[in-house]
Amino acid sequence: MALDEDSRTGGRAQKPARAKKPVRDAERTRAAVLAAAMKEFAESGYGGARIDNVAKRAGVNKQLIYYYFGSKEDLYVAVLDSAYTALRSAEAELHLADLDPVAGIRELALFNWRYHVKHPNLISLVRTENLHKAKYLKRSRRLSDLNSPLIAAIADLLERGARNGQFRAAMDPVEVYVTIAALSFYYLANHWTLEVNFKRDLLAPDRLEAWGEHIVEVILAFLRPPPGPISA
Amino acid sequence: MALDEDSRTGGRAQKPARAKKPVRDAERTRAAVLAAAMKEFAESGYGGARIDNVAKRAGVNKQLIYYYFGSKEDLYVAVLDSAYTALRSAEAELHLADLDPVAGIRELALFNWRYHVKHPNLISLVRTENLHKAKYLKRSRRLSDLNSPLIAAIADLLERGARNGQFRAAMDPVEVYVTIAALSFYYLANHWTLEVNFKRDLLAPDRLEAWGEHIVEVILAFLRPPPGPISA
Amino acid sequence: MALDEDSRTGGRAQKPARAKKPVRDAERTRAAVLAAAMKEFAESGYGGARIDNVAKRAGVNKQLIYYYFGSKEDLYVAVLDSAYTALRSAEAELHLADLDPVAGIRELALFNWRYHVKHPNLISLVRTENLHKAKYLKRSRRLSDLNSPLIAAIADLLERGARNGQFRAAMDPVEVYVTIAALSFYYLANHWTLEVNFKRDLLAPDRLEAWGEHIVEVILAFLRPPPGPISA
Amino acid sequence: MALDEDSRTGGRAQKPARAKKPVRDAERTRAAVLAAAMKEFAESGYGGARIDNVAKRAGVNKQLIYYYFGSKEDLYVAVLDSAYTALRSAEAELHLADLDPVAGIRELALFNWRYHVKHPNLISLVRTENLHKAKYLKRSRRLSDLNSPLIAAIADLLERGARNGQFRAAMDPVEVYVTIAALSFYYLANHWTLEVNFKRDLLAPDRLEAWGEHIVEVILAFLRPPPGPISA
DNA sequence: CATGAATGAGGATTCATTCAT
DNA sequence: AATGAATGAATCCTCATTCAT
Repeated sequence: MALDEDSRTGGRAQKPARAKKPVRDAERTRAAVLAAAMKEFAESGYGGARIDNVAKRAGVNKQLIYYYFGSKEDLYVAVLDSAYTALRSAEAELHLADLDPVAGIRELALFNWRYHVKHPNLISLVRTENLHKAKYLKRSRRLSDLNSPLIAAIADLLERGARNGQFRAAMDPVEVYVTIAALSFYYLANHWTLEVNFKRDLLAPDRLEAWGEHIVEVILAFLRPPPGPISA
Repeated sequence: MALDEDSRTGGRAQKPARAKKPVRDAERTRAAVLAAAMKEFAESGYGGARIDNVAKRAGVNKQLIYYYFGSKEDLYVAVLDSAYTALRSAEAELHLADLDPVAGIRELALFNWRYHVKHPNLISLVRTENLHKAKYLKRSRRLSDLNSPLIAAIADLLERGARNGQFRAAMDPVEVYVTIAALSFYYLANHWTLEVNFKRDLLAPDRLEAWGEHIVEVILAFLRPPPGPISA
Repeated sequence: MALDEDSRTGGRAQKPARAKKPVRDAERTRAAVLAAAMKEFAESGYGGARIDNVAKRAGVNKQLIYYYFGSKEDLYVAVLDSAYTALRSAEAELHLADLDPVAGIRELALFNWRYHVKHPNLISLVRTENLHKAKYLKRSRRLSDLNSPLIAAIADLLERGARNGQFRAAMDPVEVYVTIAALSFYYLANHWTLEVNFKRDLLAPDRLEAWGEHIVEVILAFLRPPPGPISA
Repeated sequence: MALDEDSRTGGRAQKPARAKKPVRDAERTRAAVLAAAMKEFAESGYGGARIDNVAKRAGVNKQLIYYYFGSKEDLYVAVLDSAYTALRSAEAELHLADLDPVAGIRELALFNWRYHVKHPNLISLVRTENLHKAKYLKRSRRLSDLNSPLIAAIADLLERGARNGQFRAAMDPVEVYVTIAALSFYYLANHWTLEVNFKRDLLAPDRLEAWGEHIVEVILAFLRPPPGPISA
């Protein structure tokens, strides 16, 4: 399900004719189209994406896309679905329940950060979805409960942390998750304008590493029980 | 080939609102177009924005837009410019230098949050700019130093805070600013998908209020000198 | 934003003439577009030509023109190319080498004249090209040597004529060709203004015939060795 | 009436403000517009000419052009009129009646050639007019008889030449004129494509000089009474 | 006399989508 | 399964021309 990876069907062209020989493998073709579409939508947004480009990227005929996906919109929804499913699957692998609360939060934050770093296309899709008020996402899924397990796992961490005195009491798991995600997402999603404004190469490897640690620090500082009153 | 006689003068409508009669006031018309364009670009992104819609929104003839701004791109850049200039101007009014460090950070964070809440269009523009890798922003400005004063002010707060023991030492002002902005921006920019995923009305007035306080809490917790070693 | 359902298949019309039904024969369609474009460009010049008109004339959808030719400019270049190629091909059929010098020049002049008479579109294209300083022609071809064979053939005629005393010595073949072409081209290209100025129907069949003979007479008189000194 | 000359009203701008100060001289402004229009129409053809460009070239407000000339078409007709009038006026100065027939023809041919060399805009206008089937020229004038004097003068030359044995008998003066004009016009009007095709700089000063002599030679060779039968 | 503001009617080009094989 | 041919509906932008001062 690694849609972010390029998978140019790369024909070897036995015949001197049409360099890119038809694959005649439904599953592979479908996957190629989906991967190509993810890139195109991520790079250009929904409106800016071109079916023609998707076809070129996937090395298939434009009409095939309609054959497999029906319409641009359906294709986009399929891409969105696939991206979110991939994220949730990866999150499910975290096994936060086995970890000490502080270690769990650190694991969660670093995972979230690294996943964003590795999947810039997801960031773009989320950006695009929000421009469109999530209308395609709504249409896409009853992903109702896709998030629940993660939130439940965080809630468990927070509760355990509160019990053993590592964390403040009664923290909202969604608030915690959003805080972590905000720090990951914003940095990567808006690094272009940030770089223009602050003249700093935000994507330098050590900067990326450092920001991951920064996120951990921030969220743990926030969760840590206050020594006394916060007073300004 | 010869365009003979056409002279729709249109209605009169003196009301300041949806006037249909030509204004013959360059400055006001220009401003109306700019405002309309900001809305359109914010709602639809660059590619999705329609010059026709801008014209309708501004209550002017479509060609006037070309008369004043030259092209869709130039119009967009003008909008971008205006939005950033407004933000920087507002920031310049903050007078952080007069405040106690903790109060200053709180002021800064709340201002940033409230400004984002009040100017959703800016959020959309930033989103759009980053989809386009900030190419228009680059073209737009020598905003070289537009940011410097703010960063300098934050640096001053951090230094004073470090000196009087309220803050940790040697914090990076840009990092602090980005942290605050991330928490503001992400919550508002992505509330659509967050709401689908977490089934919560993030824009309810009390939730907005609460998130502002949350930002303040997070950033102050982060800046507060650690009682002992941070890592668990 | 979503274009749903539209599928005008149009009529059927088997007649070879104004068929409205899609041809589904790339080569034929391309040729039809090219022919229609030649007419349109010839009648209206480059700027005055309308892609819409070309589509109507060719009986195809406007966008097919872009599908096949890419842009108005490319279409124009294709037309230009095709017209010049046709001319040079026809000239290549002349076999001047087999003719007596005087007969050869006569053949050449009459051919040039008749070709211009039969291909008024070529005249218009040349006119248009020169309005544009031949910029499209330059882009069009390495026609480097397309002209050489003709000039060589004329040089051969002139040389043989000089040797056998029919012609003056050392005449420039390009000068001879230009002289002939000038007499053909000008008469036909500018007959509209000439007719207004001189009130004469220059295109009457016998007038056309007569002017062809006139061209032959003029060029032969010019080539004939002078009885004595030329000067008056 | 030297419309070919540039006459930028060239303000000297006493005020720091609008560099180009209004002229407030109806006649001069009108002439400036006419001159500018001639250049614009000559360079771009009728359809390609832009009223905006004419305004810029003339250094006047666009609306003034409408004030003075009414419409693009009327402006074009005025330009055409002016160009033809200038030509006919110059021709009227020739006084061919005072010259020996051979000298007269030489004078006529050289004059025609040099006038074309000096007034490339006229060439362009004639080209444009013929693209439009002389429709504007027709509308322009009862120039019915503007040509008559010249044709009469040529007829006189031919007759005198025939009588004194310098020329063949019964030559058609219009045919003679068209022959001369063809050799002048074609060379200059189509030098762009000729240069691409024949790789020769046709506008080099000595080439221009030589072609003038060539025209004289050709027309005199044609008019000279044949020593015996023409045919070889 | 002179000008800036404003407009309607195109015109080239793009794009998602369907047809026919 | 796969593809080239074909199309209607926009969309940006240009241009001659008019309005109001």
